[in-house]
Amino acid sequence: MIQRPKGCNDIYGREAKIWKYVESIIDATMEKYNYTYIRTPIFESTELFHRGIGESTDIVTKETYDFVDRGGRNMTLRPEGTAGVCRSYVENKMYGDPNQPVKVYYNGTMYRYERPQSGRDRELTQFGMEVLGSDDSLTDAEVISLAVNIYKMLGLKEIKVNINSLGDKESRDHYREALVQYFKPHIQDLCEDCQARLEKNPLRILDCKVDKDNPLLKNAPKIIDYLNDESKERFDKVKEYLDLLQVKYEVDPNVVRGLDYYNHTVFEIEAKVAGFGANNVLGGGGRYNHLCSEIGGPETPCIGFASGIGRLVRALELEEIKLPIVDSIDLFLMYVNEDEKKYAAYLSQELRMAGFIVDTEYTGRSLKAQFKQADRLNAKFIAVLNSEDLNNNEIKIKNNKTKQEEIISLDVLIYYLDEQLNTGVEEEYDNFFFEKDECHCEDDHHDCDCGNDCHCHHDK
RNA sequence: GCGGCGUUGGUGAAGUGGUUAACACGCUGGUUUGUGGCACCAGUAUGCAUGAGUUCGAUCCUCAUACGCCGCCCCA
Repeated sequence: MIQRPKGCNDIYGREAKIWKYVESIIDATMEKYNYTYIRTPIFESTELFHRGIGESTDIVTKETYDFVDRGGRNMTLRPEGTAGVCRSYVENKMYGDPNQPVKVYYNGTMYRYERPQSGRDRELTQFGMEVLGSDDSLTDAEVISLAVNIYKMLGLKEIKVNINSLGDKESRDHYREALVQYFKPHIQDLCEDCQARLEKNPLRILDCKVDKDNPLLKNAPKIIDYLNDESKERFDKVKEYLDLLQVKYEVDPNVVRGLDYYNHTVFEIEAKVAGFGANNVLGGGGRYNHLCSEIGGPETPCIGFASGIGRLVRALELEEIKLPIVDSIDLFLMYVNEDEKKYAAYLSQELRMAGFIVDTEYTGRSLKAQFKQADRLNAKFIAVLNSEDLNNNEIKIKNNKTKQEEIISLDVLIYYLDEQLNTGVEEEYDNFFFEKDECHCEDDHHDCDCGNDCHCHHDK
C-alpha cells in the first residue's frame, strides 16, 4: 500500500470542517483589521531563505526541503511565510505604494524536514500577518492583539502571551557578549547542548529545558538591562499600547526566537490547556527591520506573526470548544424505482439551486437502509418519493425531528421548506458556542472564588 | 540527525510457530413484498504494514524498510 509521506496529514470529514471554520474566522478578523490576503509561491529560490532566515539557523541548515528543478535552479519549499512576503513586497515595489504600511495576511502550507512528533509535522499549515513599512510601536501592539483576538474569536481561553525585546543590533551584540562572559567560567556546569550553544547562539541557553532549574540561568544577565535607551523606550511604548488594548502579557526574557531576522519586539503565544505536549507554542513573531534590505530591497521596518493551524485546532479540541459546524442536511430524498430515482435527481438539483442542502441515495440501498442513511446525514426533513404522489403533483415530506408527516403540493415545496427550516433557528444557535461564565472579579491578582469556571489571571 | 514504543477487516481490538484469525461496533440482507431507527437471524479479514531471512511450516522468531505515536535537538 502506498502510504502518505512522513509527517504529512490528510484532513477531511469533520476535521476539514473545523479547519474551514477556523480559516473563516481568520479571514473575517483579518479583514476587520484591514489586512489584505496575499498568496506567494510554495517554493522560492533557496537563496531567499538562506539570506532571509539566516545561514546558520537550524531551520536553514538542516530542515529545508531543497531541490534542483529541471532547469538546474536551486529551489526550497518554504519553511515559513515571512521571507516570501518580503520578497514579494520588494519585487513588486510595494514600498512605492503611497498607502503605507502594507498590511497583509497569508494562510498556507510550510515544509520543514524534521522528525514528526506531537504538534510537529513536515507539512504544516500556518496563517500569519505582516505589517511592512512602519516602525511605529502601535503596529507591534496591533499585531499581537490581532493574534490574540483571533484566538479569542475562536473561543480559546487558555492562552498566554510572552513578550520580550531583543533590542537593536547594538544592544543585542552587547548582551550577547555579556552572556558569553557570564557563562564561560561555568560552562562545565551546563548540559552538552548548552556548551555548544555558547558559541553558536548563547541566547538559547536561557531557554534550555535541561538546565532550566540551574541557578546559573536564573541569575544570568537580562537583555532588558542591556537595551540602549532607544530600544528600551520603544519596548516601553509597545507595552503601553498593549495595556491600552487590554492584552494580557508577561515579559519573558527567555523568548528569543529561532530566526536571525528578528530585532526589538519578539513574542510567543502558548496554549496552556492540559495535555498539549511538548510543543505548546501556538504562534509567534516579532519585528524584523532589516530583512527587506537583506534581500535587496530598501530598509523597511516590519513586524509579523505566524501561527500553526494544526496546533490551533488541537487547542480548540483540548479546550472542548464547541464550534458552529454544520453537520446536517435540509432534506434527504428516498426512492425505490427508476422513475422515482429520476425525479429525485431532478428535484435535488432544483432544491439545491434554490439554496437548500439536499442529498439522495446513490448505492441502491433498501428503503430501510435509506432511512438509516438519512439519520446518519442528520437530515432535517426526509421524503420518500412515490410515483402515485408525484402523478398527483404531490410529495409526502416528513420532519425527521418531530416525525410529523405532511402531503404538500410540489408547487409550494420550496416555500414550505423555507418556512419550516427558518423556524427554530434560534434554538440551533444556542448550541453553537460553549459559553463559560465571565469572571466579574475586580482584581486580577487574587485567588478567584467567584465560583465561575473562569480563567482570569490570578497568581497561582 | 538521536532515542523509546508501536503497526492485526470500515472501526475498537483479542490471539497463536501448525488445518476454519476471538469478541464488539459498524455495514449489507432477511424476518417485515414501499415509512426506518427496537428485536432476532444471516453475511461481512484467502488476511495480521512492506520485503527478505530462520523453519517441514511464520500474523507470531530475526533483520531491513516504510509509516504512526512520544521525547531530544530545534521549532508553529
